[in-house]
Order: sequence, then structure tokens, then C-alpha cells
Amino acid sequence: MNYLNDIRQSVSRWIESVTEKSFDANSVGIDFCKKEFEGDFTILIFPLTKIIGKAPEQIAQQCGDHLLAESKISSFNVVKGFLNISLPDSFWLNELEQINTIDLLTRIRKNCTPSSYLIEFCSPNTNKPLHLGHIRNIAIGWSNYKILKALGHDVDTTQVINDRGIAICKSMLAWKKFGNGETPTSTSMKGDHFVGQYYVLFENKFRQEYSEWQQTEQAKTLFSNISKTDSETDFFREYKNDYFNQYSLLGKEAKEMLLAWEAGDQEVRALWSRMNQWVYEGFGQTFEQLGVRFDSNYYESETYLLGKDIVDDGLKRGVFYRNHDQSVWIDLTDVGLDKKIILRSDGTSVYITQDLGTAVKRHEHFKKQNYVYVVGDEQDYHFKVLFETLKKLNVEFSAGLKHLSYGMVELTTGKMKSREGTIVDADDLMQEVIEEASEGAMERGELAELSLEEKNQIFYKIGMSALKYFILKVNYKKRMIFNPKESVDMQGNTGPYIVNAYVRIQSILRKAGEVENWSISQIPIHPQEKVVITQLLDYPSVLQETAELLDPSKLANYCYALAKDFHKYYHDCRILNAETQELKKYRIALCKNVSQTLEHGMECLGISMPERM
RNA sequence: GGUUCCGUAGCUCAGCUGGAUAGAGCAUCUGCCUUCUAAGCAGAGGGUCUUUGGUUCGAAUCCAAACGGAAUCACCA
Repeated sequence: MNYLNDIRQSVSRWIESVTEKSFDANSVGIDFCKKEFEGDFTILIFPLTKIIGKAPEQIAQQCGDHLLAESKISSFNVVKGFLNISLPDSFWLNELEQINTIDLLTRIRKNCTPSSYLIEFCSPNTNKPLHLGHIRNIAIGWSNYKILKALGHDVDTTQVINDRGIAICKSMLAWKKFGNGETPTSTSMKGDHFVGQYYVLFENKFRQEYSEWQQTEQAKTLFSNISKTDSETDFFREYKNDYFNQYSLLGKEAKEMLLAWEAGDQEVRALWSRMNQWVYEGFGQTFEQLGVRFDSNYYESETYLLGKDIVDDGLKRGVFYRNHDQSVWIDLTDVGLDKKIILRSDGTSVYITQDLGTAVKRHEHFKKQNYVYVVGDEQDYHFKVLFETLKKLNVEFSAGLKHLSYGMVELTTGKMKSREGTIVDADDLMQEVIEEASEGAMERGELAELSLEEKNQIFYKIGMSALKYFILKVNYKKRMIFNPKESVDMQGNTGPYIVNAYVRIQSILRKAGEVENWSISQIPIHPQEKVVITQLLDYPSVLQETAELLDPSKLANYCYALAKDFHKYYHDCRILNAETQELKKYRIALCKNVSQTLEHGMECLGISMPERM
């Protein structure tokens, strides 16, 4: 509430004159006045009792008299240690004049020191399509990108695509064995879904093979020899991975394929690129639908061997040490973590090896001050280890590393599990929410005269606003319970509610036509207008706080609050039919500001709004 | 067991740099469309802010412990 600095200064000067000691104006506590009390703002007097040494009511009274004498306020009242002040109409008119004349970008970038960021998010595996978890990840990553960008920072987006490994080999193998040469085109399927289908097929075939194997003598002997439980079911559930690695024919074939891939086998590589290409085409459509893009992609197939030179360097400098079996480790017990392996005894990489390599390579490339990794909180420990390791390696960018750790998305029925078919597919979900939006819009019938294409564009925007807002309004750190029914809600605290406020203003502005600029004059201010102006004045600091915390839910909640205040205003006050021309011009100016702020805020959440609905 | 995160209305969430009678939405009930888009507005009911201590004039907010839940502690990614 920087716009109250004048009041703060005045209060602190008064305190100084009473106590004859210096007093920091910034520590004057001012809050919005509660609805139940009369006044615009409330000055907290309690903290001053010790300094001044009088009863709170007495201080409040004297402070109020002082402000009144200096004409800073129009009236005040005292309730216990609360000094409720009302500001003169001229204050509100001046503030509105300010936001009217000073460009929004200038206002939000005030006191903002430009910095640079690389934001990594999404980071999919290429063996299956994107799901709800990715949507949360992408919504958070993209929104932070938009917010930081809006504040004038230099920001790039990137993702690491996990395009190699056993998983994609499973899809490849299943396609090779059972695919009969089908392609996404021949089956009219989206490429990522097509490839994902073969991953599922592999798993099914494998499970079938496994359950048949469980009937063999070999399996039964194994069970009686090594099982610690009496339950065959429990044992074989636990044993699945070992079976895959030791006995499974399909497992053997998949692993051979992985080895062939690593050896650069031409046929395997060709199949691999072909199938990954299908997946990328599918992902591309999903990204487009989500309205996001990446400035760069890192492919694991190109980075998985990185990091070995860093291991050598770390060994030389004594940051890492070599175990007797030749594996390489780092001791992080001094920072409260464990000893962690950096390189296997056979010299091959582990997860963190390539992450170290990728981090260093990226910095060579981008030279950013901040590197934000949008990755689920299940990997908190990994990132602690990664960052501590980089710190010990003394890389110059270690201070700017940040794991934006978001909570997992769960369904009302529990976790999403592919085995139980409870994965919420990203494309399906978007489809569903857009359909819901179109049904609602058709019922309302506001769009009757528009073309089909225009209508579809609007349904799409409304639907996506519902979905994205639903996800972003929750603080990213929190584990999120996703109720599909609520995600398509269009009423109450939802994206469409905010869109509706914006659309109402657009409708007014269309009807108003060209209106000459409003200039300050004697205008009676409606209480709800004070609320709306206050909210508008708050926008720059909300945006800056959002950026500082990398927490879009702050901004989402602000947008809702502003929309809510506007809806009430719209209900309370006539705009086009205002009592006088001056009042009408002023109200339209206010509406324009609300509209602009909503549009900017929602844009920063990655939500673009339609002009009508 | 160690570490980290979480516990606010029936449900989903705000509020947490300490301030007045703890807020929204959904769901339930009641009003308001011949006037700028009713995806709206107004109202009703619904709470020992997990518990217990502590700090303070004042605690949902800070500290400690307990209870409950989650994640992680792989030569998996």
C-alpha cells in the first residue's frame, strides 16, 4: 500500500514530535478497515503504546486530530487501539487519475530490478501422453514465466524430454511385435496416445507372461525358497521387477533393445526416432492447446552422458571420492544429507550425474542468474542433493538454483494409478472442460449471431480459463485434491467468474463507443468505488509479491477478488446510465482500468479471455 | 527410524512479515432479471482454526511437544 506513504510520513512525524525520537514511517501499520466499522483504512495504534507511553485510545485520538489538522483525512473514529480513518474524495480521484495516466507496465515495474531466469517445467517421458500432473506442472511453470516476463525480467522456458530408456523401449518393442505396421495416421490417433497405447500393451502382455510364469515349477520353487511371506500374491507383487530383469522373455527383449539403442544400432535408432517423432507431434498439439511454448528443449538422449567431466573435476578437487569398488560418491553429511553416489562402479551415470552435467551445460549456454526447476515435491531430496553438490563444486550459479516443488495432484478417490486406469489424461480433460463451457454458453444464448468458428474460440477460452484457474488458485506447495466435477464448474470462485467480469466490461465499452477522457472534477464517490480503486492500486505489489514467491495462486486470488468487487460494483452502480455525463465518463474510466488489470493478471496466469461469452 | 511438508466450515481452499466478531466458493435454504451479459447480486444456516503448553496487551498466524496424514531416505527417473 505504497499509495498511503503520505499518511505514514505524517504519522511518523507526529510520533517523532511527541517522543523526540526518530521513527521509521514504514513501520506504521495500516490495514484496510473492516466492513463492520466506518472508515477506509485503519491505523494500528497498539504497537505505539510502549513508545509513547499512553493508553491506546488516547494516542489514537491525538493521532487522528493531527491527521485531520494536516488535512490528510476527512474524518476518523477510534475503537480501542484502532484508528479508523476516512480519506477525502480527492484522494480517490487522484489515485484513479494516476492509474489512468501512468502506463500499467510502468506501474508494475516500479522498484523492480531486472534479473534473468531459466524456467524448466513439464519434462515429459515420451512413452505416454501428458496427464493431469503435467497440467499442474505446466500451468505453474508457464504462469511464473509470464509473471516474471511482465515485470521486465529476461526469462526463457525450457524442458528436459526423457526420450530414452527402458520405458520407450517397451513401447517400441510392443509396436514391433504387435503393431502390424500401424501408424498414428493409419489409425487417426494422436501420436503420443498412439505410442502410449503400445506402452500399455507391453505392460499387459508382460503381466500375462508373468502370471503364466507364476504357475511354473520354477516360480513355485522360488516362492517357497525365498519368500518371507506366506501370501503368494504379496510375494509375486513384490517380485515383479526381479522377474522382469531375470526371467521375463519380454523383459529380456526390451533390455536388449535398450542395449542396442545405446550401442547405436541403426534399426533400433530409426524406430526410436520414428516413434518419438509421433510423440512430439502429439505433445505439440497439447502444448498448443495449453497455450505454452518452450524456448529450448533438452533431450535426455543427448544429455545422459553429460556430467562425467564434472565427476573427474570433482574428484581432482577432492569434492568427490572414489570407493574401493570404483564408484564415485559425495559426502553431504555435513549439510544434513547422506553420502550419495555420483557415478556407478561400472562407470555409468546415475540420475544426478546427468543433472549435474545438464545444469553446467545450460549455464554455459544461458548465463542466467536464476534457474527454476518446476518438479514435484517427491523429488525434494534429489534437488537438495543436486544443489548442495553444485554448491560444493563452487559453480558460480549455485545461489540462483531453485526447486519449485509443487504438491502431487490426487483424485478424490486417491492417487492416480495407471494400473487402475485412474490417470486423468490431459487432452481428455481439456476436451471435457471445453464441452462443459460450450453447453453453458449455448444455454445462455448470448453468442447466437456469431460464426461457429468464433463460438468455438470462445468455448475454448472459457473452458481453459476454468481449468487453469482451478489449478492455479491453489498454492503450489499444497498437495491438491482434484475433483473433476468441480474443475468444470463455471460459477463462484472460478475462471469463468473472472472472465464474466471482464466480458461485462467489454460489453459496456462496446456500447459506450468513443468516450472522451475523464478529467478530475467534483464527483461523488460510491463506497464500492473506493473498494475497486483500492484493489486496483494494490495490483503492482501483488504482482511483485507473486513473482518473489513464484506463487501464481497469489495472483489468481487477487484476480478473483477484483472480479468480485467489480461484480458488486456493477450491481450497485449504473455505468452507462449514470446520473451525469461526468460521472459516466469517470465510471467508464474505472471500468477500463478494471478490465485492463484483469486482462493483464489473467494473461500472467496463462489465461486469455474472450470479449463475450 | 531419520529428514521434509501438511492439519482452518460437510467438501475444496484463502487468511499465516502477530491485531477488531476467522473469510470465499461448492453443497442446502430464501429473495432479486420489461433497465449496462443472472457464468451475476443480496441474505440464512454451518467453526473448541488437530491437541496441549509457551512468548505477547493481543496467537489460526511465532516457538515447543504430542497426535494424525503425505513424500522421501535406490548403483530408479
